[in-house]
Formats: sequence, C-alpha cells, structure tokens
Amino acid sequence: MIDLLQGLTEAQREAVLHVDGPLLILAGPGSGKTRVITHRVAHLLHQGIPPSQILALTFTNKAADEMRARIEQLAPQQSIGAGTFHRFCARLLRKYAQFAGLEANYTIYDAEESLKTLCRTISELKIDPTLFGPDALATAISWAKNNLVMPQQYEPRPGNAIGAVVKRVYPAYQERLRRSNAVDFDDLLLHVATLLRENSEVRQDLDERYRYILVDEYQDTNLAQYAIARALSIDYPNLAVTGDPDQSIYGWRGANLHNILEFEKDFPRVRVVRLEQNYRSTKRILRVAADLIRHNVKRKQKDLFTENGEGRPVRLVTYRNEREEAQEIAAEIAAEIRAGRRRPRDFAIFYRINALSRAFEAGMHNQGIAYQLVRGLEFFKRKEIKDVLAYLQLLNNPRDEGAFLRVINTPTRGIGKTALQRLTDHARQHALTLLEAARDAAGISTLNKRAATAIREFAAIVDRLAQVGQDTIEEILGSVLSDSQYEQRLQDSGDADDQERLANIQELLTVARQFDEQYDGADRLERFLEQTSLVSDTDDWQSQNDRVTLMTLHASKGLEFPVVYLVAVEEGLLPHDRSSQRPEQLEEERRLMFVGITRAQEELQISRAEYRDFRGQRNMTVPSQFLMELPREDMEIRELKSASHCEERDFEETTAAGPYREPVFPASLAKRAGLRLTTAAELAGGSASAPVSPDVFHHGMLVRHPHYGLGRIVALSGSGSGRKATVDFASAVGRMKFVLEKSPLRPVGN
DNA sequence: ATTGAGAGTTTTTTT
DNA sequence: AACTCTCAAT
Repeated sequence: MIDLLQGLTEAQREAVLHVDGPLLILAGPGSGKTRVITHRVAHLLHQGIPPSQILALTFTNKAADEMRARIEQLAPQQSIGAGTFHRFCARLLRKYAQFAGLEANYTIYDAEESLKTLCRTISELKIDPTLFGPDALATAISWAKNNLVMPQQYEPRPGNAIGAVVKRVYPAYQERLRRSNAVDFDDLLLHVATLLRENSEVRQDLDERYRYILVDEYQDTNLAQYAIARALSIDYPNLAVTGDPDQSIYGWRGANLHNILEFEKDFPRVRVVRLEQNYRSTKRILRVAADLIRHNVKRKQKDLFTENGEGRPVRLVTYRNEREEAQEIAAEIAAEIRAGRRRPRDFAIFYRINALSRAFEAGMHNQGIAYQLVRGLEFFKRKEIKDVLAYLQLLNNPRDEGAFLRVINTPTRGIGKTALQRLTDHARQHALTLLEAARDAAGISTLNKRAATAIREFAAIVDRLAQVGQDTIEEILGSVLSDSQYEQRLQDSGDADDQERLANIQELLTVARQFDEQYDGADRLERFLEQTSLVSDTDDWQSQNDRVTLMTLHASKGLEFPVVYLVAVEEGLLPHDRSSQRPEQLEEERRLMFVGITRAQEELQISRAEYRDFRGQRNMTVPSQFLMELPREDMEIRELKSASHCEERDFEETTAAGPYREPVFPASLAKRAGLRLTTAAELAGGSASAPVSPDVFHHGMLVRHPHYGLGRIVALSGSGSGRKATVDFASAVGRMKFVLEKSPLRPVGN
C-alpha cells in the first residue's frame, strides 16, 4: 500500500488514490501515465474491489497486455478485464447476439472481406462503379457507423453526391452482412452501443458488473466508443479516462476530440488531474515539441516541463536524397553501436508512411545492424492463411457468404463465375444459404451438369468437415488442408511462391497448436477465429529485442527511445498531401509530428532529403512547413552543402562496418510476429542493384536469389532474353530453373 | 475456366 | 516501383 505511492508526485498520487466517481487524467507525453493507471488499479484492488469489477479498455492489444502484466506485478494473482474496445465488444456480442439480429457464431470480417462484401453490394445494386470508388463508399459507411448513424436513418446533406449513393448502398451492405451472420470492425462497436441504448436491462446488468471502467487514449475514442463507455458508467459513474488532446492522431478514423475536451461537461463532478511533468525527454527536446504544438489553434493550453538536463541540441539535417539519408543515419547508428555507446534497441526511425521504410531497411542491412520493422505483410493477411481460415469460418458459421465464395473454388474445382452467379441467384430466390443451395445443386435447372456436380462435391467436403465436432483447432485445420486438397495442390505446384505458402501454413498449424494448449472451451473455434481477426500490426513489437526499430509515426505512440530519427519531414509527406487541405487535418499532422518528437529521451534528429524517389519518380522536395515552427536556439542545423559535414562520399557496398552480417532473425518467428523479413540477398536483387545482363552468367557460377539464397549454376540454355539457367540451391528448395532476364538472380559479389 | 499479358492505379495513418 | 484489375488467348 505504502509503496504504491512511493516516488510519485502530488498530482500522480491524487490520481492513484482516486476511487469513486469520474476521473479525467490529462497526461502529457512521458508524464508517467501508465504508472499512474496501473498503480491506481492496484490501489483499487487493495481496497478490496474484486478484479472482475474492473475493466480496462485500450486501443491496441499490446497496450492491454502490457497493462495486465504491470498490474499483475503490483497485485499478483488478481487479473482484471483488459482488452481493446473491439475485443471487449466481440465477447459481449457473442452473448447478446440475438439483440443485434445475429447468432452467437457470427463471423468478424476484416477490412478486406468487408470491402469485398461492399463491392458485391455495389454490383448487385447496379451502381456505376466508376462513379465513386468502393474505398470512398467504405469510408463513408465507416464514418456513419462510428457516429452511430444506422442504415435506415442515414440522410446525406442535399447536394452531397456521394451521400446519395451511400444512402442506397449502406442499408444493402448491412443486410448482406446480416444475411451472412457477419459483422465488420465498426459493427462490433455499433451493435454493442445500440444494444446498450435500446436494452436498459442489459445495460444495467453490465453497468453493475463493470463498476470501475478505465479508458486509455481517450482522445482517440469515436462516438460509438464514447457511447459504450458512457452507457456502462451511469449507475456506477466510476469512469476514469486518460489521454492527451495533443496526441490525438486518429481523427481520420472517426476519433472525436470533443470526447476528451468536453469530458468535464459530461460528468460535472469530475476530478481532473493534470500530469504535466515530463520524465522522459531532455529540456531541449521538450521545448522543440512544445514550440511546434503551440501552433495548433484548436487546443487546450498545457505547460510541459521537465527536471531533466538540457541535453544535446536537436539536429536538423538535410540530405541529398533518400538513399543518402538512409545510409548516413545507418552509418551513424552503426558507429554508436561499435563504439559501445549505444545498443541497437536504443534507436528508432520514424516515418510518415510505410512506403518510406525500404531505403532505411537497406541502410540497416548494409551496416549489418539488426532491426525490426513494425508492420509489413502481416501473417494473417496473407492469401493462403486467409484461404484456410475461411474454411474454418464457414464451418463455424455456415451462413457466411464471404467465406463460402472465397473457398468454393479455392483450390480450383472448375466452378466459374457464371456457375457461381446461377447458384447465388437460385439461393436468393429460394431464400437459401449458399451452402444449402450448393448441397442441392443437382436441382438447379440453370446449372450444367459438370458445374452442378462440382458444386455438390464441394458441399459434401464442407459437410464432412463439419463433423469434426470437438476436435482441436490443429486437428480441424489438418482435416481442412487434406479434405479440401488445398495442401495437395500447393505441393503439386512447381511454383516457388507455393513452397513459401506451405511453410506459412505450417506456421499457422503451430499457432493453432499453441492456441489449443492454452484454451479448450467448447467455443474454441469461435475464439480462435476471433483472436486471429483482431490481431494487429503493432501488437507484436518487442521491446526486449535488441534491434533498431523502424515504424510509422502512428505506430510510435506510447513508446519511447533514447535516440529518435524523424525522417522525410517534407511537404506532402509530413504534412501529408491528403491532409494539407483542411485546417483540422493539418493540425492532426502537427500532432503526429509532436508525438514523434516526444518519443525521444536523449537525442533527436529531424531530417529531410533534397531529392526523393517516390513511386518510381525523382522529385525535388520542399521542406515541411513544420520545420519553420521549431525553435532555432535549441537546434543544430546541418545544411546540405556545408562541406565539412557533407563530403563527396559515395555509399557503395564497402562501408566501415565491414562485411555484411546476417541479422539474427529466425524466419518462423518473424512471420508470426508479422514482421517483414528481408534478406541481404533480396536486397541485392531488389531495386538497389542494377539489372544484370543474362550474358554475365556462366556455368558453375555462384549466384544469389532473394528467396532461396545462395546457389550454383549447373546448366544454361538459350541466349539473349530467352537464356535460362538451372540452379542448385544450398537451401532446402534444391534445384530450380529460371529465365535469367526476368529472375532476380545475381552473381555473388555484385 | 484458367492463365497470361498489358493497362491502370496506387498508400496516410488501423481496430 | 509494385500492385491489382481487366481483357484476350488457350
């Protein structure tokens, strides 16, 4: 009890000791917010409040896990409810599915599946697809849902062209989801918010059950999330929210800054605690951040201060081009590590958009520095993984049209577009699910015999799989892979990518096994699918890994690093093109930069390149307007042409770091973590190296392939652009043949 | 029905 | 530059 308050400031103590009634914690960056929250929960538990009455809602799984872990350290054995809004709602919706017109085994569609569903709706309604892109319509529908506008009540402003289309599409899309017994991400919130609004008995029950609610990153809540938190805090208004309006960076996703700005009006007797002392950054870094954010007009004034030292000046550097930017930063990091002054994990590189990561990956590789990239091609977004999971979805929810359409011809069974159209028409006419219609395909007069047989066989496969009953997930997956022939087809295919797909599927089996070990309830299939659809990119970032971190500014929120590089601070990128039109969006971009700056503990470098290759084109850049808003007296400016720093140096493969070292990074782990794994070979074969003429290859030559690594040429045939080579690889793939001109094969040492 | 080539488009951020 | 989609050929 005593040690819970140890080392805390007056303001922090006040928050920790607060028990009943609403609480607003306005926490500046680095103000020890997480510490305050966790200590407060520990305090609640010490007061004898049962852990089951405490609910912590966060935005990422990572944040939830971290909170749970830290609370457990303070109060062992007392596990409170902690999760993302979406996960919490998903659970709740299982129980109250019928209130939302769903069954408990409903499917959660990810963004891709939702978009497909929307596209089907659009074509069903015969809306000219060139009028508005599906993305634009999806955004509009998402906006409506986040703002609790139901399909029936959607009314566009007069003259709003896209609104008129949305008015037609939205209800049809929603009906389609309902028919599939499926929801999209936004529905998870919308359905629960609606449930709580329309069913006072349920609301009261839940309000009573979750007496102490805690919402983190409150500045990023949208109206639906607000409504949920509010509805659970009426009889027991013990709602504690934490956030920082200056760090609101999800406005584009419907986040409503008013939720936090007007919390005090909502709960008149709220206690407000302001945490303004920063324990993270140097005085100089903090002043740079403060000066920048001061330029925002829509803002609550907040005074950040720190008792930390002045620190080194913030560097503002201009490079010649993006390659030089990446290479120089990598060389600098390498030098610090070699000198023993820093470890790889001390560094982070932040950029506005993921597309900028490439150059920095290359830089890290050339210096032989281990790095981790947050967000790449995610494991659960891969085609083969989604294919296989779709079978599970169909087994779990036979009404799922998305899953049905995805797998009916995967692998190909000779069921084409027209056959499918006829099947769908028939199902619609007779009010059948697609699977029901498929079982009875022989009775569909419009279908030709061959198609009918193929469709019926597919239905038989699914029905056979459906008998798996209480098998483990791993067993079910195994049956799916063999019965569907999915695995067989991949094995038979000579395609190189398919080998990798098989490996990924093996990885999925491992994931399933791990899941089986930790959970074996009767609803395990449902749970497994829920788990896999609600994982996200940033969740797997590992702070323990001793690697340099590369991530977007958005992903950086909530983290801190001794040394931060903020790169590509140029007009069009930061602020981003699409955001520079409207003033509110511009302010959000400024907050984004603010978030990036305030991640830095000891050193910060902000940089831009004079020329940047983007989308295959070289463009001269314009410095970001935000750069003009930073205090010069706290900065050290290194301009491009200052000869002392920027000699004519070429960054070829020969770097001071010595020979290239393969980063320690097991492929399987990388995949599970959703990290993009780039090998040195891949880089050598990538954009960085010039194409090689087919003529340079000769018999016995050592070559490198991005996927398969080192190999030796054992045979050659043809000439010119038709020249082919047979290569024996050291790796398990063995012997493969390539058309040299089109292959990424490169002679070793090139 | 499946595959391939060419055209056209793209990515800001994510539960 | 990389990706997806469309259309034509098999």
